[in-house]
Amino acid sequence: MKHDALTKAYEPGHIERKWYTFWLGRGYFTPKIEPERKPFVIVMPPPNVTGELHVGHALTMTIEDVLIRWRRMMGDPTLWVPGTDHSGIAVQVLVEKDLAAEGLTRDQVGREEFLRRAWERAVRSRKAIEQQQHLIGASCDWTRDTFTLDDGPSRAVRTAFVNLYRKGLIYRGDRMVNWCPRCQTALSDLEVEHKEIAGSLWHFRYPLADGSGYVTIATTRPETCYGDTAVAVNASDSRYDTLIGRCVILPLNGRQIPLIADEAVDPEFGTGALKITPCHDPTDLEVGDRHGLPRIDVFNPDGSMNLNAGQCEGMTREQCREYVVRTFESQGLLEHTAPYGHSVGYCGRCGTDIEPRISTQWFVHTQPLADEAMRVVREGEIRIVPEHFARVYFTWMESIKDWCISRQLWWGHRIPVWYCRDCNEITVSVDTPVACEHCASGQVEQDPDVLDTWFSSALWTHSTLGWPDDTEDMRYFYPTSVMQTGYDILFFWVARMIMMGIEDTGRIPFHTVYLNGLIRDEHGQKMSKMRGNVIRPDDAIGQYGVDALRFALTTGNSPGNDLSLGPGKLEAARNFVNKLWNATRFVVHSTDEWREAGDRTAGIPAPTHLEDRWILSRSQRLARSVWELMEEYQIGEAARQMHDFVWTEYCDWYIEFAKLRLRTSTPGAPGSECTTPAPYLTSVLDSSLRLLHPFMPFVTEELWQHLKLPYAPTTPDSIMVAEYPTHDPALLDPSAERAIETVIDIVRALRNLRAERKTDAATWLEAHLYSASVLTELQQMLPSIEALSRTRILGLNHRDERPEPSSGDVALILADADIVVAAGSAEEASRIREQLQKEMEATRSRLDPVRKRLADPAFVSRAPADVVQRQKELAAGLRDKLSRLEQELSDLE
RNA sequence: GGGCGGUUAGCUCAGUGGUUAGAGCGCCUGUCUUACACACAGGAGGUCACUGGUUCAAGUCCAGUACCGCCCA
Repeated sequence: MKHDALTKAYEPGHIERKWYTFWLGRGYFTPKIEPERKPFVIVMPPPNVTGELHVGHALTMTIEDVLIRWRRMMGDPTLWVPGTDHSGIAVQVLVEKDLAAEGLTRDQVGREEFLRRAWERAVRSRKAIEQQQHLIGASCDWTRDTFTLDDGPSRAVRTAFVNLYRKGLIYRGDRMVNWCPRCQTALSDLEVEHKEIAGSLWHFRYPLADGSGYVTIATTRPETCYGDTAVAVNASDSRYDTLIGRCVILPLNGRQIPLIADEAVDPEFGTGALKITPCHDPTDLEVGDRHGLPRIDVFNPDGSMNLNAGQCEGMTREQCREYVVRTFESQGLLEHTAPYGHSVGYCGRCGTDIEPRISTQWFVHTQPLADEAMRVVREGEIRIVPEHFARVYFTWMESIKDWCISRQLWWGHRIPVWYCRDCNEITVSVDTPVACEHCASGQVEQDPDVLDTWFSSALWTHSTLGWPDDTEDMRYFYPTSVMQTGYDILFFWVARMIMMGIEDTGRIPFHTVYLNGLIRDEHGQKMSKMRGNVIRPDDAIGQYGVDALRFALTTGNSPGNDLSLGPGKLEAARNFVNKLWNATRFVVHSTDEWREAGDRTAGIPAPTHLEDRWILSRSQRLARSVWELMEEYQIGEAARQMHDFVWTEYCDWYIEFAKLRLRTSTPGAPGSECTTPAPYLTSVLDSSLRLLHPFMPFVTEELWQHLKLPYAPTTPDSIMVAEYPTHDPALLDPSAERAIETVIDIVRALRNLRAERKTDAATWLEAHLYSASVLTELQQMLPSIEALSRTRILGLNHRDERPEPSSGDVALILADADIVVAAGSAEEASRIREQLQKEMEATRSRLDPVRKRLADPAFVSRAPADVVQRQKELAAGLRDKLSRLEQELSDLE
C-alpha cells in the first residue's frame, strides 16, 4: 500500500475509509478456528432496525472493538459476531406511523403488505447501521452477520419454544396483562414504564340499596365504575362492620353490587371503602376471585368504552371519566375531589397509558430457569462487572414473575402453535405441520400472534452460532467470553440470555458480563431531543474523526458509571490524535537516515544513554499496567495512562531530549555503541501505537505504516495483526528513572526561575549544580539540562564540595540536587528565601508523620516489608532535604 | 415502600487500603522556540458531603446522616 506524505495536521476522513477497506479485504476480521487454542468471543448486542445508531451504540461498539482488537493482537482466535434485531414492537409502531401518514391502518392493508413494508424498513435500516459500523471501525466478522428473523435464529426460536412447551415451562392462559391500547398488544412487565402523575382522588357516594344512606368510595379511575362488581372494606374497620353483606347501587346504571370484606383493603386509604373492578386492576381481580365476583370488562381493545359502559359506549377513556364525574356531581353524589399523586404505567414504545386487561396469552414459567441463572452467578461461573450489579440481578431474579411472551403484532416470530378447527387441540411444532397431530385433520391454523422480541434476543448467543444444530461454531466458540452492554438492559436481555442459554445448551452463554453506563452530556444531563444536547455519532466523526470519538468514549470511563460526553471531551481527544500524528511525523522525518542505514534485523541496540534507558523503562511499566488494567476491564484507566505517557513522558520530555542528540549524532554501525536516539524514538513510538491501536485503530494504522520497522523483518502487514506489547522486565531501570526525574526537577526549577524573572528566550542563565546520589548521571545529562533550561551550568560538583555561599547567591533545593544561581535582585533573594522557608515547613510536615509511622512498632511489624522500606527511604530523602534547607537558611542569616 | 449508585479542583470526571489525591476543559502569565497554536513553557486552584468506626495505615473498607440520581414495586 502506498503512503501519502504525512500532512501537518491529521485529516481523518479518507484515511479511515482506506484502512477499513484494507482490513476487510485481508479478511482480518474472520478468525481461524484453531482447536488447541481458546478463542475470545463477543456477540454484539444487535441494534434495532429502527433507524440509525446513536452515540450509545457507538460506546458499546467502541468498548467491544477495544476488547476484540486487544485480544486479537494478543494472538487469540477472536470472534466478534455482528447482527441486528427486528425489534418487533418498535418497528411495528414505525410502520403504523408510515401508514397513518397515508391515511391507512394495518387492518386496511393486511398482514402481507404490512410485513412487506416492515421488511423494506428493516433492510434499509440494516444497511445504514452496517455503514455506521464500518465507519466506526468495528472489526466484527461480517461473514457471520445475522438478523433475528433469518432462518437460523427463527428455527432457534421455534425450537426453544417447543422444548419449553414440552417441559411444561410455556403455557397459555387467561391472565391480567399490561395492555397497550394504541399498539393493541400485551406487553411484559418490563416494557411498562411507571411515572408519578399528579392525578385526583374522587370520593363518590354509592347509595345503599335499602335507601338507608350511602357508602363513600375513593377512586382514581372513575371511568372503570361501569365495571364495578363490589365495594370492599376491611373487616376490622368499625365504620363499616354493620354494612358488610348489604348491597349498594351503582349510580350510573342502577346495578346492585355487594359490600364485601377483604383484607386487601387498607382502612387508611381514602375512605376505607374501595370499589372493586376485577377486569381492570390486578388487586381487584384477586379480590374478585376470592369472593366469586363476576368480571365486567368495560373497554374495547383500542381503549374505547364498550357496550358495558352504557351511555358511554364509544367514548374514549378520558371522555368517559369526565362524563362519570359530571354524572356523580349532578346527582349530588360527588363528595369531594382531592389532588392525588400516583403512579401510572405507560407503554415503553409509544407512551400510551397502559390498561391492565384480562386476556389469553402465552407465558414462560420462569422460576426454574431463574434458579439456575442465579446459581451460575452465585457460584462465580458468570462474573458480572462491576460486581454490585450482581445484587441488582439477584433482587430481580428472586421475585421474578412469569413472562408474557405473546404479542398481538404482525412483525416478529410467529408463535409455533397451530389450532385444529376440528378437534380444538393444539399442535406445537418446530416445522410447520401439515396436519393436526391429534386428529390428523388438515384444518389447522397458526396462532396469529408473534413472540416478544426479547424471546429471540434471549437466544442470541447460541442462535447466532448455529444452535440448535451441532455446528463447528457452536462447538468452538460457545460459551462466548464477554457480554458487554448497557446496564439498562440487564433484566430485558442479559438475565434472559443467561436463563435461556443454560436452558437450551446446558451451558452458560458467557463467562463475563460487562455493563457500561449511559452517555450523558457535558453537564451530566441525559441526552434528549428536547434538550437539544444529543450528539450524533456521524456528526462527531465528521467533525473530530472516528479515533477521537472512540478515544473520548473510552477515556475516564469506568464500568457501570455513566459517562459525560460533549464538545470539550471530543476536542481533547482530537487534540491527542493530532499530537500522536505530529510526534510520528517528527520521528519519521528525523530518523530517516538511521532507518535507511544498513541491516537492522539484529533488533534494537541495548540502550546506553540515560534518557533512552529511562523511556524504555517507562514504556515497559506502561505496557504492564495496560495489560493489568485491560484484564480487569479498566479500559478507561488504560486509555488515560497511555495518553499521559505519550503526551507527557514521550513527547514533552523524551522527544525534547532526543532533539539535541539528533543534531549531533551519527547512526551507529551495527554492533557499535549507539549514539543516536533513533532506535528508541522508533521503538517506543511503535509500541505506543500498538498499545493504542484497539482504542484508535485508524490513525495508529496509518502512522504505523509510515514508521515501518527496519529492525523487525517479520513485521506484519497491518498493525491490527501485530503483537500487542507486553513488558520486558529486563528493560526496567529504576536508577535511570530516578536520574531523569532529577533532571526534570532541575529543568523545571530553572524554567520556573526564568518565568519569574521574565527572562527572554535569548538570554541564558548561569548556575552551579550540586548533587550526591545522582552525580554521575547528571554529568551525562548536562547538555540536556543546559539546552532545555537555557542555562549554562558553570559547574557540577558533589554536594560536599559546595563552597561557602557568597552573599549574592541563592539556592534552589530539590529532592536530589541543589541549584545555585546569582540572585537577580535583592527582591528575588528575599522571595527565594521565603520559598525556602515555606519548603522547609512543608518538608517538616511531610516528614513528621513518616517519622511517627516508623517509630511505631505496630507499623514496622505489621506493614509489608516493601512498604516499610519505602517509608524509610522516604524519611531519609526528606531528612536530607530538610537538613539542606536548614543549612541554606542558616547560611543566609 | 424496597434496592442500587453518586457526593473528590470553577465544570465534567478518574482514582481496585500504602509516599505529596490526578486528568481534561476553564482560569492567570508568557511564547508563532523548525513535530504539533488542535501547540509549548510557567502558575493558581482541594477541610475528598457530614459523623462515627475498623486498621499500623482510609478519598478508598464498615455503619449512620444529609442531599442528588437511577431501578423495582
